[in-house]
Amino acid sequence: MGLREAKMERTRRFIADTAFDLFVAQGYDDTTIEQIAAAAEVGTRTLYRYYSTKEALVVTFVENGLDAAMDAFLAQPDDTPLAGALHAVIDSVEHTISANPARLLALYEIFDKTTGLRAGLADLCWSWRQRLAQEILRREDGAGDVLFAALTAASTMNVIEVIVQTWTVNGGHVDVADIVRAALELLHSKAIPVPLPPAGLVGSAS
Amino acid sequence: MGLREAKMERTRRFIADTAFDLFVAQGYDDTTIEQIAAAAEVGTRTLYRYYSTKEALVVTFVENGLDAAMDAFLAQPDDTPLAGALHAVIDSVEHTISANPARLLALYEIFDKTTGLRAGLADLCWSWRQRLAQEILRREDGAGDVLFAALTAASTMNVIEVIVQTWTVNGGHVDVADIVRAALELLHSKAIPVPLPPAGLVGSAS
DNA sequence: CTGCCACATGGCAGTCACTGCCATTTCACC
DNA sequence: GGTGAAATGGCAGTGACTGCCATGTGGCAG
Repeated sequence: MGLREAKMERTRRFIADTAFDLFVAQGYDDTTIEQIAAAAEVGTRTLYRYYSTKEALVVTFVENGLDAAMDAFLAQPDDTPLAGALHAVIDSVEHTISANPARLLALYEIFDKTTGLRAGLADLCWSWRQRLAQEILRREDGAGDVLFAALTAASTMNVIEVIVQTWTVNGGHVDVADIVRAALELLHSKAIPVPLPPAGLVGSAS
Repeated sequence: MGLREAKMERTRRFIADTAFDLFVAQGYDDTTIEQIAAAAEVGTRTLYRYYSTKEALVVTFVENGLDAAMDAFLAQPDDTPLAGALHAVIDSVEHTISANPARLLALYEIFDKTTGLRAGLADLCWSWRQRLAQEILRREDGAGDVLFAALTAASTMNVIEVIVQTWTVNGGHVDVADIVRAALELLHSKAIPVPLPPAGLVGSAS
């Protein structure tokens, strides 16, 4: 990597970190792009070349975690059982949480106090889910069911969201591993109800 | 209902419909609030009193559908099995789709062409899911598990999203009922994998 | 070492979503 | 018909974001 790219990578990180600190200190809405740019010692125009949106300055942190999770999934050979490959994803998330709990809590406090930011977060999760569904479908090599892939990806994304949310709501005082175990056991025990008509007609026809 | 409220309700509807038509005709981004306000024969300031956001002008249609689904759930007595009550939700969604397929397709074309809108949609789904989780928890009357409620609500929301997405992706040419049946059968058959460690350690300890 | 070129930077003007404030209009009720 | 509350709409202002262009800087060839 050239000196040039390295420097850009550094400023990129610096901008996000600076913005993060400002958001924590004085809130997201009350922090202008100009302030961030000034604090990060760049012009606003340059800032926008690194992060195309104010939202992106916050979302990027979650994005990094999700990217890592996706990498963990892709690192599994295609012939490993799907359940195992998905576990690698959850494992990655668990690792990300434990790696820097304080930062994650601060991050989610920002999200919590700024309703407008939730949209960006939700969208990120949505995109990630779409990508996971695609990768699952690729593993099955065309033979797979689109519906199956979509539901599996969605289910996995849910577990992640529920884990992170439960952990953050408890202020990070609960062991992540415990939450993960509880959630997975709940899913594995088939205790989650499926919407079914009262008479239980599904599956009887056709 | 007074004459006043009736008129406001009419303009409210008219504004959204006008905006919808403009979005379809010339795209979301290329339509300004001023244009919408002019076409709907109101001042921009008034328009913002009806819809606090440009996004809201589109999202409101989905919101109406989800509200109906929530009402269908709440209409079920608390002593009906949860699976049955959740089926009422899916049933409501199915009904909403069949009620006006063309409009739904046009709506999702707007969403599709405007990446920035997905965020608002994702956020709406997120809020709805939160609310459903709360209601599920209320049904269990405090005795319920928070994790259980969250996962069940998320799973239900997934089914809805996957159904609608599958239907729209196929251009509405597939029977909604078929998709619903396929998705529910897939879930009911327990074919959706749960992320598990390779050795299957979950549940052995404790 | 030096000049060259591609590219990163930053300033400036402009657009547009959105908001607070205030004058005006409208209508339900007396 | 008058009156008060509520709806309306205009206006000025803020801040996110963009296109354009001038400037500066680092990597590379000579």
